[in-house]
Amino acid sequence: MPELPEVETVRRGLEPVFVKQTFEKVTVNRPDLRWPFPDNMADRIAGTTVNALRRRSKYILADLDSGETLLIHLGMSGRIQITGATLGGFYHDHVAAQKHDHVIFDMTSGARIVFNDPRRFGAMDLISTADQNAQLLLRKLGPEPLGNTFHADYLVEALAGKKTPIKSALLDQRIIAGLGNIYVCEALFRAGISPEKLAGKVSKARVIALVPIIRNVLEEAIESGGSSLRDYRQADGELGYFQHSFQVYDREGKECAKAGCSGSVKRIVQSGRSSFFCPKCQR
DNA sequence: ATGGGGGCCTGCCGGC
DNA sequence: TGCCGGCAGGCCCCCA
Repeated sequence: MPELPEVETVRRGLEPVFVKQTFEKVTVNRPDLRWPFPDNMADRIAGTTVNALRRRSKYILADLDSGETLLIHLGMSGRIQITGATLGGFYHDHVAAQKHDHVIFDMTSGARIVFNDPRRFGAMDLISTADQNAQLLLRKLGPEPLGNTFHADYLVEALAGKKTPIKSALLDQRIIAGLGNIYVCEALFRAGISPEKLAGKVSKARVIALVPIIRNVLEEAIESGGSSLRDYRQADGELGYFQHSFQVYDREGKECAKAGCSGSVKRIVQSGRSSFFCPKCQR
Protein backbone atom coordinates (compact mmCIF):
# COMPACT_ATOMS: atom_id res chain seq x y z
CA MET A 1 0.00 0.00 0.00
CA PRO A 2 2.93 2.18 0.13
CA GLU A 3 3.15 5.60 -1.38
CA LEU A 4 5.67 8.18 -0.27
CA PRO A 5 4.20 8.82 3.21
CA GLU A 6 3.96 5.12 4.01
CA VAL A 7 7.50 4.50 2.80
CA GLU A 8 8.74 7.40 4.89
CA THR A 9 6.91 5.96 7.89
CA VAL A 10 8.60 2.61 7.35
CA ARG A 11 11.98 4.32 6.94
CA ARG A 12 11.56 6.07 10.26
CA GLY A 13 10.54 2.81 11.87
CA LEU A 14 13.68 1.14 10.56
CA GLU A 15 16.06 3.84 11.79
CA PRO A 16 16.57 2.51 15.32
CA VAL A 17 17.36 -1.01 14.15
CA PHE A 18 19.40 -0.09 11.06
CA VAL A 19 21.40 3.09 11.55
CA LYS A 20 24.84 2.42 13.07
CA GLN A 21 23.80 -1.20 13.41
CA THR A 22 25.52 -4.23 11.92
CA PHE A 23 24.08 -7.09 9.91
CA GLU A 24 24.97 -10.41 11.46
CA LYS A 25 23.12 -12.70 9.10
CA VAL A 26 21.01 -12.25 5.99
CA THR A 27 18.61 -14.97 4.91
CA VAL A 28 17.27 -14.94 1.37
CA ASN A 29 14.45 -17.40 0.79
CA ARG A 30 14.02 -17.09 -2.96
CA PRO A 31 16.05 -15.89 -5.91
CA ASP A 32 13.98 -12.85 -6.76
CA LEU A 33 11.15 -10.48 -6.10
CA ARG A 34 10.10 -8.48 -9.09
CA TRP A 35 13.64 -8.93 -10.43
CA PRO A 36 16.41 -11.34 -9.51
CA PHE A 37 18.34 -10.31 -6.42
CA PRO A 38 21.89 -9.13 -7.12
CA ASP A 39 24.59 -11.80 -7.02
CA ASN A 40 25.56 -12.91 -3.54
CA MET A 41 23.26 -10.36 -1.96
CA ALA A 42 23.29 -11.97 1.47
CA ASP A 43 27.10 -12.19 1.62
CA ARG A 44 27.53 -8.61 0.44
CA ILE A 45 25.28 -7.30 3.20
CA ALA A 46 26.35 -9.55 6.09
CA GLY A 47 29.00 -7.94 8.28
CA THR A 48 28.37 -4.40 7.05
CA THR A 49 27.16 -1.51 9.17
CA VAL A 50 24.53 1.00 8.07
CA ASN A 51 25.89 4.53 7.86
CA ALA A 52 22.63 6.22 6.93
CA LEU A 53 19.06 5.35 6.02
CA ARG A 54 17.47 7.50 3.36
CA ARG A 55 14.39 7.61 1.18
CA ARG A 56 14.12 8.59 -2.46
CA SER A 57 10.60 8.56 -3.79
CA LYS A 58 9.21 5.18 -2.75
CA TYR A 59 12.64 3.61 -2.37
CA ILE A 60 14.31 3.01 0.98
CA LEU A 61 18.09 3.32 0.72
CA ALA A 62 20.47 1.97 3.36
CA ASP A 63 24.05 3.18 2.86
CA LEU A 64 26.38 0.42 3.99
CA ASP A 65 29.97 0.90 5.12
CA SER A 66 31.02 -1.40 2.27
CA GLY A 67 30.42 1.37 -0.26
CA GLU A 68 27.20 -0.20 -1.42
CA THR A 69 23.65 0.94 -0.83
CA LEU A 70 20.86 -1.50 -0.15
CA LEU A 71 17.77 -0.47 -2.11
CA ILE A 72 14.38 -1.69 -0.93
CA HIS A 73 11.08 -1.15 -2.70
CA LEU A 74 7.85 -2.35 -1.12
CA GLY A 75 5.88 -2.65 -4.34
CA MET A 76 2.16 -3.03 -3.69
CA SER A 77 2.14 -5.50 -0.84
CA GLY A 78 5.60 -5.32 0.76
CA ARG A 79 5.66 -5.18 4.56
CA ILE A 80 8.41 -4.98 7.12
CA GLN A 81 8.26 -6.52 10.54
CA ILE A 82 10.68 -5.81 13.36
CA THR A 83 11.11 -8.19 16.25
CA GLY A 84 13.73 -8.78 18.91
CA ALA A 85 14.10 -5.07 19.50
CA THR A 86 12.83 -2.60 22.01
CA LEU A 87 10.99 0.08 20.08
CA GLY A 88 8.97 2.81 21.66
CA GLY A 89 9.19 0.98 24.95
CA PHE A 90 7.80 -2.26 23.60
CA TYR A 91 9.70 -5.46 23.10
CA HIS A 92 8.62 -7.74 20.30
CA ASP A 93 9.46 -11.42 20.48
CA HIS A 94 10.47 -13.16 17.29
CA VAL A 95 7.51 -14.79 15.61
CA ALA A 96 7.26 -17.95 13.52
CA ALA A 97 8.09 -17.60 9.84
CA GLN A 98 5.14 -16.47 7.74
CA LYS A 99 4.22 -17.28 4.20
CA HIS A 100 5.98 -14.84 1.85
CA ASP A 101 8.80 -13.96 4.25
CA HIS A 102 11.35 -13.49 1.48
CA VAL A 103 14.33 -11.78 3.14
CA ILE A 104 15.33 -11.75 6.80
CA PHE A 105 17.95 -9.46 8.31
CA ASP A 106 19.35 -10.47 11.69
CA MET A 107 21.32 -7.68 13.32
CA THR A 108 24.07 -8.10 15.90
CA SER A 109 21.80 -6.19 18.29
CA GLY A 110 19.36 -9.09 18.23
CA ALA A 111 16.82 -7.23 16.14
CA ARG A 112 15.27 -9.14 13.29
CA ILE A 113 13.83 -7.36 10.27
CA VAL A 114 11.61 -9.45 8.00
CA PHE A 115 10.56 -8.42 4.49
CA ASN A 116 7.26 -10.02 3.54
CA ASP A 117 5.66 -9.44 0.15
CA PRO A 118 2.84 -11.68 -1.11
CA ARG A 119 2.56 -10.20 -4.58
CA ARG A 120 6.30 -9.82 -5.05
CA PHE A 121 6.04 -6.50 -6.86
CA GLY A 122 8.69 -5.26 -4.48
CA ALA A 123 12.41 -5.20 -5.18
CA MET A 124 15.82 -5.27 -3.56
CA ASP A 125 19.13 -4.33 -5.08
CA LEU A 126 22.65 -3.39 -4.12
CA ILE A 127 23.98 -0.31 -5.87
CA SER A 128 27.09 1.80 -5.68
CA THR A 129 26.63 4.49 -3.04
CA ALA A 130 28.90 6.81 -5.01
CA ASP A 131 27.09 6.33 -8.30
CA GLN A 132 23.46 5.78 -7.51
CA ASN A 133 22.33 6.96 -10.89
CA ALA A 134 23.76 3.78 -12.31
CA GLN A 135 20.50 2.36 -10.98
CA LEU A 136 18.05 3.01 -13.78
CA LEU A 137 15.10 3.06 -11.39
CA LEU A 138 16.58 6.02 -9.51
CA ARG A 139 18.01 7.83 -12.50
CA LYS A 140 14.66 8.50 -14.11
CA LEU A 141 12.93 9.86 -11.03
CA GLY A 142 11.64 13.41 -11.00
CA PRO A 143 11.96 15.79 -8.05
CA GLU A 144 10.96 14.91 -4.53
CA PRO A 145 7.64 16.62 -3.84
CA LEU A 146 8.83 17.70 -0.40
CA GLY A 147 12.19 18.92 -1.67
CA ASN A 148 13.45 22.28 -2.89
CA THR A 149 13.45 21.41 -6.57
CA PHE A 150 9.71 20.88 -6.62
CA HIS A 151 8.18 24.31 -6.96
CA ALA A 152 5.64 26.27 -8.98
CA ASP A 153 7.94 27.10 -11.89
CA TYR A 154 9.00 23.49 -12.19
CA LEU A 155 5.49 22.06 -12.23
CA VAL A 156 4.16 24.67 -14.65
CA GLU A 157 6.99 23.82 -17.04
CA ALA A 158 6.67 20.07 -16.54
CA LEU A 159 2.95 20.03 -17.33
CA ALA A 160 3.00 22.55 -20.15
CA GLY A 161 1.58 21.13 -23.35
CA LYS A 162 1.03 17.68 -21.87
CA LYS A 163 -1.88 15.92 -23.52
CA THR A 164 -2.18 13.27 -20.87
CA PRO A 165 -4.81 13.66 -18.14
CA ILE A 166 -3.52 15.47 -15.05
CA LYS A 167 -4.15 12.28 -13.08
CA SER A 168 -1.72 10.33 -15.24
CA ALA A 169 0.82 13.13 -15.25
CA LEU A 170 0.95 13.27 -11.46
CA LEU A 171 1.35 9.50 -11.29
CA ASP A 172 4.30 9.74 -13.68
CA GLN A 173 7.36 9.30 -11.45
CA ARG A 174 9.51 11.20 -13.97
CA ILE A 175 7.44 14.32 -13.40
CA ILE A 176 7.09 14.00 -9.64
CA ALA A 177 8.48 11.13 -7.61
CA GLY A 178 6.54 9.42 -4.87
CA LEU A 179 2.88 10.08 -5.54
CA GLY A 180 0.62 7.07 -6.02
CA ASN A 181 -3.02 6.58 -6.79
CA ILE A 182 -4.39 7.63 -3.40
CA TYR A 183 -2.54 10.89 -2.90
CA VAL A 184 -3.04 11.98 -6.50
CA CYS A 185 -6.78 11.53 -6.04
CA GLU A 186 -6.69 13.41 -2.75
CA ALA A 187 -4.54 16.26 -4.08
CA LEU A 188 -6.76 16.76 -7.13
CA PHE A 189 -9.81 16.80 -4.89
CA ARG A 190 -8.33 19.51 -2.69
CA ALA A 191 -7.28 21.46 -5.76
CA GLY A 192 -10.74 21.17 -7.33
CA ILE A 193 -9.24 19.78 -10.53
CA SER A 194 -10.89 16.96 -12.46
CA PRO A 195 -8.57 13.98 -12.94
CA GLU A 196 -9.71 13.91 -16.57
CA LYS A 197 -8.52 17.44 -17.29
CA LEU A 198 -5.57 17.35 -19.65
CA ALA A 199 -2.41 18.34 -17.81
CA GLY A 200 -1.49 21.03 -20.31
CA LYS A 201 -4.96 22.57 -20.05
CA VAL A 202 -4.93 23.19 -16.31
CA SER A 203 -4.58 26.92 -15.77
CA LYS A 204 -1.26 28.24 -14.54
CA ALA A 205 -2.86 29.55 -11.36
CA ARG A 206 -4.27 26.16 -10.52
CA VAL A 207 -0.99 24.38 -11.24
CA ILE A 208 0.75 26.82 -8.91
CA ALA A 209 -1.86 26.14 -6.24
CA LEU A 210 -1.33 22.43 -6.67
CA VAL A 211 2.25 22.59 -5.38
CA PRO A 212 1.48 23.39 -1.74
CA ILE A 213 -1.58 21.15 -1.87
CA ILE A 214 0.56 18.16 -2.83
CA ARG A 215 3.07 19.00 -0.11
CA ASN A 216 0.34 19.35 2.49
CA VAL A 217 -1.38 16.10 1.58
CA LEU A 218 1.91 14.23 1.91
CA GLU A 219 3.05 16.00 5.04
CA GLU A 220 -0.24 15.39 6.80
CA ALA A 221 -0.06 11.72 5.92
CA ILE A 222 3.53 11.45 7.17
CA GLU A 223 2.56 13.24 10.35
CA SER A 224 -0.34 10.86 10.81
CA GLY A 225 1.91 7.87 10.15
CA GLY A 226 4.57 9.20 12.44
CA SER A 227 2.15 9.55 15.29
CA SER A 228 0.75 6.08 14.82
CA LEU A 229 4.33 4.77 14.64
CA ARG A 230 5.22 6.32 17.98
CA ASP A 231 2.28 4.55 19.49
CA TYR A 232 2.44 1.29 17.73
CA ARG A 233 2.60 -1.69 19.93
CA GLN A 234 1.44 -4.53 17.74
CA ALA A 235 2.53 -7.82 19.22
CA ASP A 236 4.04 -8.98 15.96
CA GLY A 237 6.12 -5.85 15.48
CA GLU A 238 4.80 -5.08 12.04
CA LEU A 239 5.30 -1.52 10.93
CA GLY A 240 1.62 -0.81 10.54
CA TYR A 241 0.39 1.66 8.04
CA PHE A 242 -1.73 4.22 9.77
CA GLN A 243 -5.43 4.37 9.24
CA HIS A 244 -5.96 7.50 7.30
CA SER A 245 -9.20 9.17 6.41
CA PHE A 246 -9.43 9.96 2.75
CA GLN A 247 -11.82 12.49 1.30
CA VAL A 248 -12.36 10.83 -2.07
CA TYR A 249 -10.23 7.70 -2.36
CA ASP A 250 -12.37 4.56 -2.14
CA ARG A 251 -15.45 6.63 -1.36
CA GLU A 252 -17.46 5.89 -4.50
CA GLY A 253 -21.09 6.95 -4.14
CA LYS A 254 -20.48 8.79 -0.86
CA GLU A 255 -21.30 12.43 -0.54
CA CYS A 256 -18.62 14.94 -1.42
CA ALA A 257 -16.58 15.93 1.64
CA LYS A 258 -16.29 19.53 0.55
CA ALA A 259 -18.37 21.87 2.66
CA GLY A 260 -21.35 23.15 0.76
CA CYS A 261 -20.92 20.78 -2.19
CA SER A 262 -23.92 18.58 -2.90
CA GLY A 263 -22.06 16.27 -5.28
CA SER A 264 -21.13 12.65 -4.73
CA VAL A 265 -17.89 10.78 -5.34
CA LYS A 266 -17.59 9.05 -8.70
CA ARG A 267 -15.19 6.31 -9.70
CA ILE A 268 -13.77 6.14 -13.19
CA VAL A 269 -10.90 4.14 -14.69
CA GLN A 270 -7.94 5.93 -16.22
CA SER A 271 -4.97 4.01 -17.60
CA GLY A 272 -6.38 0.96 -15.90
CA ARG A 273 -6.47 2.56 -12.48
CA SER A 274 -9.36 3.83 -10.39
CA SER A 275 -9.82 7.55 -10.04
CA PHE A 276 -12.16 8.92 -7.41
CA PHE A 277 -13.43 12.46 -7.67
CA CYS A 278 -16.42 14.74 -7.27
CA PRO A 279 -17.63 15.78 -10.73
CA LYS A 280 -19.42 18.72 -9.21
CA CYS A 281 -16.54 20.54 -7.56
CA GLN A 282 -13.63 19.13 -9.56
CA ARG A 283 -13.51 20.64 -13.01
C1' DA B 1 8.84 11.09 -28.23
C1' DT B 2 4.71 10.15 -25.82
C1' DG B 3 0.64 8.00 -24.12
C1' DG B 4 -2.24 3.93 -23.25
C1' DG B 5 -2.78 -0.82 -22.21
C1' DG B 6 -0.97 -5.39 -20.69
C1' DG B 7 1.37 -7.94 -17.50
C1' DC B 8 3.59 -9.30 -13.31
C1' DC B 9 1.73 -11.93 -8.51
C1' DT B 10 -1.30 -13.25 -4.49
C1' DG B 11 -5.15 -12.31 -1.52
C1' DC B 12 -9.56 -10.68 -0.47
C1' DC B 13 -14.26 -9.52 -1.05
C1' DG B 14 -18.85 -9.61 -2.95
C1' DG B 15 -22.25 -12.03 -5.64
C1' DC B 16 -24.32 -16.18 -7.14
C1' DT C 1 -20.15 -23.30 1.81
C1' DG C 2 -17.67 -22.84 -2.57
C1' DC C 3 -16.47 -20.92 -6.78
C1' DC C 4 -15.52 -16.95 -9.80
C1' DG C 5 -14.77 -12.47 -11.31
C1' DG C 6 -13.08 -8.19 -10.11
C1' DC C 7 -10.15 -5.51 -7.69
C1' DA C 8 -5.85 -3.86 -5.12
C1' DG C 9 -2.01 1.82 -2.84
C1' DG C 10 3.61 0.02 -8.33
C1' DC C 11 6.03 0.06 -12.25
C1' DC C 12 8.27 -1.84 -16.56
C1' DC C 13 7.59 -2.98 -21.29
C1' DC C 14 5.60 -2.93 -25.67
C1' DC C 15 2.91 -0.98 -29.18
C1' DA C 16 0.64 2.65 -31.90
